[in-house]
Parts: sequence; structure tokens; C-alpha cells
Amino acid sequence: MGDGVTAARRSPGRPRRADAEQRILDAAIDEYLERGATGFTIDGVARRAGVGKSTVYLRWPDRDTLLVDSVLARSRAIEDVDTGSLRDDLIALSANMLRFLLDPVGFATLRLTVEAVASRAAPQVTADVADRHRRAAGLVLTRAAERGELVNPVTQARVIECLYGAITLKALALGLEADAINDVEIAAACTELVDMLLPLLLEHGRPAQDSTR
Amino acid sequence: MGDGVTAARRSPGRPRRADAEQRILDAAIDEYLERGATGFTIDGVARRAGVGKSTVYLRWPDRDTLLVDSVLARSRAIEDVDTGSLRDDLIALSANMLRFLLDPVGFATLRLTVEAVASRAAPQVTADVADRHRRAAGLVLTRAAERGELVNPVTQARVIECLYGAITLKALALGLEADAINDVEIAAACTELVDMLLPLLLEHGRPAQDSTR
Amino acid sequence: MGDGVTAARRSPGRPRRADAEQRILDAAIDEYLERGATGFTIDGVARRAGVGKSTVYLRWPDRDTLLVDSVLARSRAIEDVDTGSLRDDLIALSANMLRFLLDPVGFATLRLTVEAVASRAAPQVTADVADRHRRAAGLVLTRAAERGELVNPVTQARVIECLYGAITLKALALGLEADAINDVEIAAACTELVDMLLPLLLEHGRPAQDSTR
Amino acid sequence: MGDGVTAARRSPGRPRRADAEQRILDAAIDEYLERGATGFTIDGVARRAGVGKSTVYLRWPDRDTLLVDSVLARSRAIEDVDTGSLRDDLIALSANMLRFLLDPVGFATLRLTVEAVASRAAPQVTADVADRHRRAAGLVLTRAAERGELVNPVTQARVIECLYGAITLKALALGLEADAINDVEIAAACTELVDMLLPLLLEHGRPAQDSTR
DNA sequence: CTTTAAACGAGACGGTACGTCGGGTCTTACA
DNA sequence: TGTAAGACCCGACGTACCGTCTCGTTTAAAG
Repeated sequence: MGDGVTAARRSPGRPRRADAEQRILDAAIDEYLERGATGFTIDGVARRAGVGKSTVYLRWPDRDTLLVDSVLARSRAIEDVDTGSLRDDLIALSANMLRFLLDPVGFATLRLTVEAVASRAAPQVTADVADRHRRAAGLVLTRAAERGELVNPVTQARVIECLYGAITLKALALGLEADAINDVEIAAACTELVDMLLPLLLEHGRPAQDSTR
Repeated sequence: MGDGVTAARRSPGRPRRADAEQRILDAAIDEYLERGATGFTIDGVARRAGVGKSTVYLRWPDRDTLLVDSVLARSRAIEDVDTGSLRDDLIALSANMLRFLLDPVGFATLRLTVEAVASRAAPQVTADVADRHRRAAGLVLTRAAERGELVNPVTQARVIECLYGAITLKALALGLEADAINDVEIAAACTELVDMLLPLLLEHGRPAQDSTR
Repeated sequence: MGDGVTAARRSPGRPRRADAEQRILDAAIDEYLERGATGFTIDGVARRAGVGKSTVYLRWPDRDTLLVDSVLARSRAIEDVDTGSLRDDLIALSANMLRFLLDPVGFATLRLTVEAVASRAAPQVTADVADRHRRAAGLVLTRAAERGELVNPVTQARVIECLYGAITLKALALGLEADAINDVEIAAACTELVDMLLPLLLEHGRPAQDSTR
Repeated sequence: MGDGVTAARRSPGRPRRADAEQRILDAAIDEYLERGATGFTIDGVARRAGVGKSTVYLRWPDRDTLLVDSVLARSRAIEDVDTGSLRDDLIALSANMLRFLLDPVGFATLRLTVEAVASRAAPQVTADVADRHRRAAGLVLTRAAERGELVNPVTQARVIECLYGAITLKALALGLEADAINDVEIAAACTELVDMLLPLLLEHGRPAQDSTR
């Protein structure tokens, strides 16, 4: 960290195995997906990674932290979308999210988020995940505004929350049977949802006069 | 013998302790709230319930099942609401849910729901929880329709999904710091949300004249 | 005890099942022979005997007592021998004992005797078993004396002790492989032993002329 | 690998605690003597030894094996005797054995020998114990022969068997009441026994002149 | 015939130990 | 000093039996 351009004054002793980190993370996520949270074992991960337990404990303080990190490491990819229209962007965004949550790794991310909140142990996890989604949505909305689409700054955050929330519940309802729903159905569901919510996002659906306060 | 339809021919042997079930469930939820999921132990529960381990294992096959049951047993209470107006019903409904999720037991219900989906082991848990909420919402909407409020049958399910989804995400974001938000703020947040979504629920996007206030 | 002339004033209530005692003892010894001391279980015995656990506990206070009784019940048979000569009687006596000890039930008797001594719990077991053997030997010696064979009353007890002791050690050495030794070998071993010890049993160390061979 | 004759290529990993073995054995025998065979518990032994249960199970596969080993470990001491005369050697030998069997550990050795035979599980136990005694007796006899005392090679083994057998029965009869008999009585009993048997041990039936009394 | 009273089968009960397994720490020998 | 190996202490797991207890039923004698 902060080591200069040139090769950071190498510390003495045997250098850390370069690939250990990644091998452990890979083994960890595999174990997790295969055997679930209960079956997720430091011994098992170390064995599968071909690594000593101490090598694991040198990098992660305990089981839970490793579990969190290994899942997060796999769930980085929330790719940005840019179709040119706000509606299509939102549809793509929510479809991406639904697909993500229907994938084991994505669902694991949701699980961990919930667990993290519960254990109060890893508040940054929640924040991290939430931020990633917020940022993706923010980009879409910003671009829409720049294109001149009239995005209502008052409702904006709430609408996105509704969208993401509805997607999350849908994922929960579907379980993670990836087979239970195909891409076409995902797209259809998201389209309906966005079409319903979109008016609330635009200036003058003039919801203002309805607002009772 | 020869007793009719009722009273299912008592099985032989010493009958099960009538209060054991409840004592165990109570001890279990207490242990869970005090020591968390990791500290939740069959030995501990049995000890606290003043019961032998075998008495627990006679009723629940393993730790996880007991944990699920004990949480669900405490989260039954989704009281119905009836204020006389759809808007206020929805506000009350969502406020109830948010309050529920901000309570340790309520949040535990969310956790378990997610875990149940993940493990595929207890699909009825998800269904059970979801049904309870769906039913409460259904009642509110039915009553509104009976009063003559024009509820749009097309958007209905999706709007409720948005509402619940947004509440869930809000709960996740707030964590379960009960102190982080007071009842007034809860009510305010729910009101904003409902006021935004309500128009979508009413026939033909002519919300104005339906608004009961 | 002290009951009148006729039929012990029957106590009220349902009389005990007449055959239960025996069924339990039989089941017990079978379980013991099949599964060993550790696998010997009250539940198992009751199940095999087709009897409730309480029926067992009405008759025996605990597992160990039942085990002892069931073994002793099977090992009663120390049949008397009477061949007409002291030497042959002793050979028959020791052969009987060796055969007995090489049989599972007989060996179990030895085990229990040792355990009984160890636990101090059942002193009568030791005494009982010892007496049975002492009595059989006593008979043989008495008859010999009556026939005019000159039995030395001084060495008598010690010689018998040597005989039985040697037989016991032989049984221990052979293990309880019934197959390891046949009747002919048993007879031969006992004959050698008796022929060696017999002189010591006869008056005044004038063994030679008494030796029947 | 490639290391010379000595020092068996140390295996990797943390070496086993050097003193654990002994601490466990000591704790085990103490527990056994204090609480008997039934009260002998792996948990108890581990606790008393200040050691984790896994440390015990790393060394012994189960309760029974540990019990056997702990008793045998304490009963190694069959000290050799050498008084200069065969008669006195035999008296000392048998007195030692009787004293040994009247001691709790010694008696436990007898118990275990019997159990070992019964369970067929530990044949080496029987062999081990028997060998130790045989060897001690063998030494005594060899030395006598070397001194010129005429030991009859034909009866030798059988006489020793009688001696040991009689001692064993005597121990059984006395129970393990150490107080029931004192050293003087032990010596007297053994002397009688040896004096009776000694003639049988000497060359062809001319016992009289050798008898020291 | 009804009552009383014990024995019976079934099996739940509070305990306790089993043997296994995993967590997180520690201790070696090498690299 | 990092690493692989693996032993260490701890304590929970789920199982099995102990000896006790409660049931409802059965059996026989007494009233």
C-alpha cells in the first residue's frame, strides 16, 4: 500500500504465495455453492485450495469474513447499461438484477447482505452492495436527464427503490431455480414493471396535485 | 374405542409433555435473540427450557429446523388493519411491515426466508411468509373495492410488490437498529411511498377524483 | 415366608405374568452372547422378550443385576460325577469345568465372578459360584474316603484349589475358542494334571502305591 | 527420507505433546480407581488430564482401549526375585503375585485379561500378561537348574500353572480387600502352597530329601 | 357386576456419555 | 517471515441408553 513505483522494499522472509488469495477465494465459493453455508468449512476450503489452514487465517480473520469476501469477489459484475432510452435502460437494469439474483452467486450476495445486517458485523457489505446498485441506477438517470428526458428529482430515489424492491421479492418468490424462468419471461416481467413505474419518474405525470401534502 | 370422528385414538405410551413444545420454542427464540445464530445451540435451548435434549430431538430433527420454527412461531402476528380508507390502510400496512422488519424477530423472519430459499430445504417457509403478507394486502384491497374505490385489477399485484419490496429494502438499509428510526419517521416514509404508488392502483390513471382526501 | 399352610396370601391386583421372568432371562442371555457386555441393553432385552421395560424393572433393579442373574441362571449345571474311583472322578470333574469355561455361558460366569469381586456389589455371586464347585469336589472326596481311599485332610483343600486354578488358567489361555480344543485333548490335559496332583492328595506322601496306573 | 538408521524422519506438522500420553494414562487410571469401570469416562479423563477430548481420541480409538492400556501401563512391574533357593524364589514369586492381585490395579489387570479374552478384541493383552508371568517363573527355574537343583522338565509347566492358578483363585476368594489379609498371612499361605507343590517339581518323585523342612 | 389394585405395553422424560467434527490457535520444519 | 502440515483445547453435534414417569389397558380378587 502506497509503496512507490519501484518494488516496495521487499520484506524479509518467504514471500507470500502470489496465487494463494485467488485459489482460496475460488475454493471458498465452490465449497459454498456445493455444500451451503453450514457445510462451508475452513478445513474444507484449505484442503480444496491445496493450502494450509494458516495460510487462510493469515489473510482472513475468521470463517464468516472469508465467506463474505468470497461471495462478494464473485458478484462484482453489475455491468452498466446504455441503450439510449431511459425506459430501455431501466428494463435492462432490472433484468440484469433479476438474472443476477436468480444465479447462485447473486443470490448468495443477497443472503450475505441480509446476514451482514443481522450480525451487525459487516456493515460495509450492505453499503457496498447498495452503493453498487445505486450507482448503476444513478448513471442511467443522469444520462436520461442529459438527454433531456424529464426525470423528477423528487420521486427518483423512491421509484428506484420500488423497482429494486419488486425485483428482489420476485427473485425470492422464484427461488433460485434458474430453470423456472427464461430470459424472455424475465424481460417481459421487467418491462411490465418499468412501464408501470416510469410515469412516476417523469416530470408532470404531474403527480404533484395528488400528493396530499 | 368406538369414538366417532373426533379424538383420534390416542397413541399408547406416556403422552408428550403438553407444554414442552412451547417452552422449547420460547427458550429457542430467546437464545437466538441473545446469542445470535451461531450461539444458538440445542444444548443451550434444552437447558434454558429445563428439558432434556432428547425431548427436543423428539420434536425437531435438527438445529436448523428448530431455529426456523421458533422464529416463525414468533412472527405470526401480521395484524389486519382497517381504517376505512385505502390510502390509510396501505400506510398502516406498510408501517406495520417496516416496524416488523426492524424488530429482531421480524428481521430474523426475513433472514430465514432467504435462507430457506437458498437451501431449498424449507420451501413452505417462503410460501408461508409470502402468503401471510399477500392475504393482508388482499383484504385491504377487497374492502376498498367493496367501498367503491376503483382498484385496478391489472396493476394491483405489481403495486403491492413494489410497496413491499421498497419496504424490505428500506429495512435492510436501516439495519435493525430499532433506535435508528422512530414511529413518526416510519409513518412519514410509508406515507410518501403510498402516496407515490396509489395513483397506479386506481382505474385508468384518473387518480384525482378517487383520492379520498 | 411364614405364610400359612396354603398358597401365600395372594396380593390383590393383576398377577405377574408367569412366563415373563423366563422370557426375559432367555432374551437377556441371548443378547449378551450376541452383542457382548457393552451391547447388552435393557431396551434390547425388553424388545427381544416382547415385554415392556417396566416389566423388566419390576423384577430387576438395574442392568447389571439382570446381566448377572441371566448368566447365573444358565450356568447352574455343575453335574455331579461318580465313576467309582477318585482319580476318574477328579478327571471328570476338571474336564467338566474346563468344558464349561470354554463355553460362552461358562466363560461369562467367570467374567461375572471377577466383575462381582471388583464391584464389591455382588459378593454372593462369588460365593455362590465357589460353593457350587467346592460342593462338587467335596462330594467326590467324601465318597473316596468312604470307599477307603486315604484322602489327606490337610492337603485336600489346597490340591483342589490347584486343580481348579490350573483349569481356570488353561481356559483363559485357550480363550473361548470352543473349536481350539476337542474333548479328547481336554480329557488328556485333565488326566495329566490329576495324575500329577493325585499323590499330594493321598495320606503321608506315599503316593506311589496308590497311583492307579 | 534418506536419513540414517536413527531418528525416523519426523513427520510434518506440530509434533504431539510429549507428555500428553502419560498425563492421559495417569488421569485414566486414577479415574478408574476412583469411579470404577462404569464411571470411567473419556470426558472425565480428558478433563482430569487437562487435555482436549480430541487429544485423547488421536491416541486411542475408544473408551475401552484406553481403559485397557491405562491399566496395563500401571501393571508392568512384575519384579524378578532371586533369593538363592528355588523354594524361597517360588514363595516370593507367588507372594508377589498375590499381593499384586489384591491391589486394585493388579486386580484390574485380571479383570481386563478376562474381558480381553471374552471380547476377542485384544488377544495380545492375555498373551502379554501371561508371558510376563511365564517369564518370571522361567527365570527362577532356570537359575535353580543352573545351581544344580534337579528341576523336572516334564512337570515344570504344569506345576507353575497350578501355583499361579491357586494364587488367582485365592485372590478371587479374598476379593480385593487389601485389609483382609496381611503380609504375614500372604507369606504363610504361599509357603504352604509351595511346600506342597515343590516335590512335584523335582526329579522323579524323590521329593522327601529335598524338602527343606 | 362393580370396584380396587396391581401388572402390563408403550413410550416420553431429564440426564449423560458417546465418538465425530469444526473453529481458531499454536508449533514444528522447510522454503 | 511465509507456508504446509497437523496437533492442540474447546465445545456442539446427533445418537443411544439409563432408570423414571406416565398413560390407557388388562387381569383377577374382593366387595
